Amino acid sequence: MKIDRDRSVRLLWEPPAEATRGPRAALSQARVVEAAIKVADAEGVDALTMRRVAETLGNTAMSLYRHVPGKSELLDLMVDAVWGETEHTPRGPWREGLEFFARQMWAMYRAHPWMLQLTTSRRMPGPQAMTRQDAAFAVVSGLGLSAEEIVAVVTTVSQFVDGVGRTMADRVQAERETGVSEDEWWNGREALWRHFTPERLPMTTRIWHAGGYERPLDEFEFGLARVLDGLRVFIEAEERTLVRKETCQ
Amino acid sequence: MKIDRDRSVRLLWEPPAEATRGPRAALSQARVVEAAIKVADAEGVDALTMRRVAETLGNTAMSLYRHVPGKSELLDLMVDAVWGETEHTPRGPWREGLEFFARQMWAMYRAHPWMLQLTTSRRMPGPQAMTRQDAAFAVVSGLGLSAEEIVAVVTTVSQFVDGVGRTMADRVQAERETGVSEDEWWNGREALWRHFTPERLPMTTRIWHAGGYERPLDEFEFGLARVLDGLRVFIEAEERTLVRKETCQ
DNA sequence: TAGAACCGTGTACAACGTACACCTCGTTTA
DNA sequence: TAAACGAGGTGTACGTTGTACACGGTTCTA
Repeated sequence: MKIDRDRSVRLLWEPPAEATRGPRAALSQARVVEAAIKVADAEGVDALTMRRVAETLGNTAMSLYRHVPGKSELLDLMVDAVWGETEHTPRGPWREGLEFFARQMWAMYRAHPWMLQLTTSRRMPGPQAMTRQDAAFAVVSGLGLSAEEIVAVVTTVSQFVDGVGRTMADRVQAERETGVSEDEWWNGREALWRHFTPERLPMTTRIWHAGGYERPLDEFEFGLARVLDGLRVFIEAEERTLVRKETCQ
Repeated sequence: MKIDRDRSVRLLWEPPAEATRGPRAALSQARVVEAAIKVADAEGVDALTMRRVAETLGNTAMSLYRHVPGKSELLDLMVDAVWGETEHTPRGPWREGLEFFARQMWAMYRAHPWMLQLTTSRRMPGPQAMTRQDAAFAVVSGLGLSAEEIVAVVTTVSQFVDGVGRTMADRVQAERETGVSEDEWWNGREALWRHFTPERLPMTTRIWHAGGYERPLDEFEFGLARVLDGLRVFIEAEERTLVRKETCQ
């Protein structure tokens, strides 16, 4: 299938035209996307094959191609549909707003971990994803930041959530594939621990014995607090006020 | 191929036993891993097939299986081999040490962007990766942090570099696949920009017109400074000293 | 010198996305 | 009202992937 990116744009940003002729369609783009999301939620992104999606709809693989140009475009549609599920109007001062933005994103990733395996740099941005980002920009406008800085601040938060989310998503996927929980799995790695000697890994073994791996801090909560603290230092910096010549709104 | 994780451990942590019988081997585990890394560097992770690796060595696909149990294990070996390429002894006070740690990681990801597509949660950690992490722990020891906090601080930095790196890796891969640079590609998305109207995306269009997308801030530099600032707030916090009962080292 | 251990090859299979030709409907037009 | 048309869904088939399996050649050990 040749990739026509402008068709992807139409697919995402323009409502699909309704057919005026032919038999009444049992399927529809929306139903295909919905079914695909269900498959991904329940069985992971590896199980997301055209045959599997079609099967859950009671159809054959090729029937999907009447409603979706190809798998890549189906993924585009799935991603944007999920972005549309969450509220995206953070309120309040910048810190609370960004925190809300991050927590919503986090909740979404927890519900649909496969999203992180699909969001790559050139996936076509859809209206839902863009609206969400726009709302985040609004939260940090009015602080005297330049346009570039607004983008950088929001990107920093998004990228943080993506990072933590990816770790979480990998865990979820591994648990599903192996049927073994994270803790159980690592506990069963006796053959590995044997190599963790104080000579080879002095700090790691020390931390190990101090119980540093037993009750790890929540990665999301810890990291989010640090990132927001770091942004506060930047936003409230006095020197920055000098550079605020061409600010954005 | 059934997955035997304990065999993966031996593969990574114990030097391969030399054969005493049979014909002199043209291939070796090291040569296979080296060839695979070259393929991934030059052609990306998608081109990394057993057939392709074998081809660059002048052999058949199945010959690789004499030296590597399967593709998954080959990836394990590639990842750890690359971790071994860089110096991993950051020095100096904690901030400089963590910065060095982050910059080394960043340089490595720039040289081998495919690494980010292979590091998933249950990939078996190898000696090189662990040694590196151990050195990072050492950098933030002696600050009165608890064991959990040491782990959390290092994880925060690693995860930040992973996040920025992943964005960069996606870009590199997309540029290779399409043969079109990032800027060219987005500039050609006329059909997309048409939908970016002030009514739909007020902040985005405003930022756009203010030139916020023309000279974006360096994501790595901006983010790293913020993360380290955030960690400084945490490390130097006075209240934290009260909780420092069971510190590590 | 026989046999065991090891190296590399060729063939084959199951899954994947999807191109293609086809039949079956329902609507539109003459 | 009949013919033409366009759309929905199916079945078959192909190329690509990882890798199981059986085989033949090579070199050291008993």
